[in-house]
Amino acid sequence: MSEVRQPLPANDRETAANRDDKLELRLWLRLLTCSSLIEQNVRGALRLQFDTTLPRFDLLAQLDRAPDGLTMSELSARMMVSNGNITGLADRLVEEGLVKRTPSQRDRRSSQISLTPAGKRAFDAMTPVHEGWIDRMMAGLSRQDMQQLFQLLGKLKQSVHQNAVDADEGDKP
Amino acid sequence: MSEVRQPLPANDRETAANRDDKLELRLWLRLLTCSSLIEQNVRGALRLQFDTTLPRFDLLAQLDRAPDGLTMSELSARMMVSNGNITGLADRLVEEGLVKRTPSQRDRRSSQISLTPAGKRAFDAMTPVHEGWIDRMMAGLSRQDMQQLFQLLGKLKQSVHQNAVDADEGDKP
DNA sequence: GCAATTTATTTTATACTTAAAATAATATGG
DNA sequence: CCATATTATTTTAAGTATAAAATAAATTGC
Repeated sequence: MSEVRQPLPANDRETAANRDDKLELRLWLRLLTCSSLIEQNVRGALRLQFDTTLPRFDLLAQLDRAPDGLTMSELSARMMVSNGNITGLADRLVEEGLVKRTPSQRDRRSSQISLTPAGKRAFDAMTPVHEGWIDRMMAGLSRQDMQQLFQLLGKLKQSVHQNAVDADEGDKP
Repeated sequence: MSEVRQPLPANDRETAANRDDKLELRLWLRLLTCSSLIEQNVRGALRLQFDTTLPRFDLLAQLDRAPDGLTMSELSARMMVSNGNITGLADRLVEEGLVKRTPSQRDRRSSQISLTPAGKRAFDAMTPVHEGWIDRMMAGLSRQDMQQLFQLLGKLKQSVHQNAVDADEGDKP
């Protein structure tokens, strides 16, 4: 009796939530599912192929796009993680020799973080492979799907920015 | 000179990446941005209003939808986190009295995790407020936008499932 | 039956993450 | 000038996360 592998109904967040829930909530759960799926795939692949982690790769990627380097705060903002988080991450990458700190001349509190040659080499080796993973995972979408999705996510992003409960709520007089 | 608060160009992952990058990559970065934005908002709001965390809320939500409870493995699959992660989370929630473990009769290795009355009460208090946050963040999307986005994300999810590099790669003879 | 495998969970070690407090340097208003 | 506020970063403590190894219980093939 030759077994045929079934696609399985995917036992994720959306399994339980459903019909009775509001569209907004289902949309959020599906968005989170997609994001987690891709993230975990990239994470696993980075570990297997390059013995590194997603946060490290992400930090290198940010620096690669900023020739003059970035401050800790800029990194924190772009990677959307806490300030203190960057401290530890940068420390580890400095230890590994992929990144260096250059104290700022004008402000002794801050420093520019930038790629070392070794860091640049490491990133250049990873990025085309990384791009291949992403392309592959999105292979089921047409060009038009991607454009539409991109545009709708842009709208969502703007909506979240405008309507979020972000810290300073009652600011107006 | 009265200052007018500018919307700011949003200094996130997409700031640096852009024009020259492939659509697939930009799409992934924007997806991650949206996901992180919403996640951090919910996380912050949960802490402020209910003094709890997103993983805890998520676990309670999973259990709320499963009247008979779930096993550790089921929770792990649905929440898309590692097996060992659930152990610690469940431990803490048991300590807090929101969740209980019921040893399985048929399989002494496993147990059903389910909400205690206190857990149910806590979740019921949180969920409508939580839903409000989500609704609010998506207020900038029309009904049609949401439906289209939901549908496209479904397509993406399927594509990732089919094309991911998930562990058992070379399986076919 | 029972050895070998699979499955469910926990444990361990390490890394990541956050919020909040601490430190330190810069900017600002009298 | 100098007290006050702001800004940049680090430190701390607790929680969240992973992979891999360890345990332990079921299942399977013979």
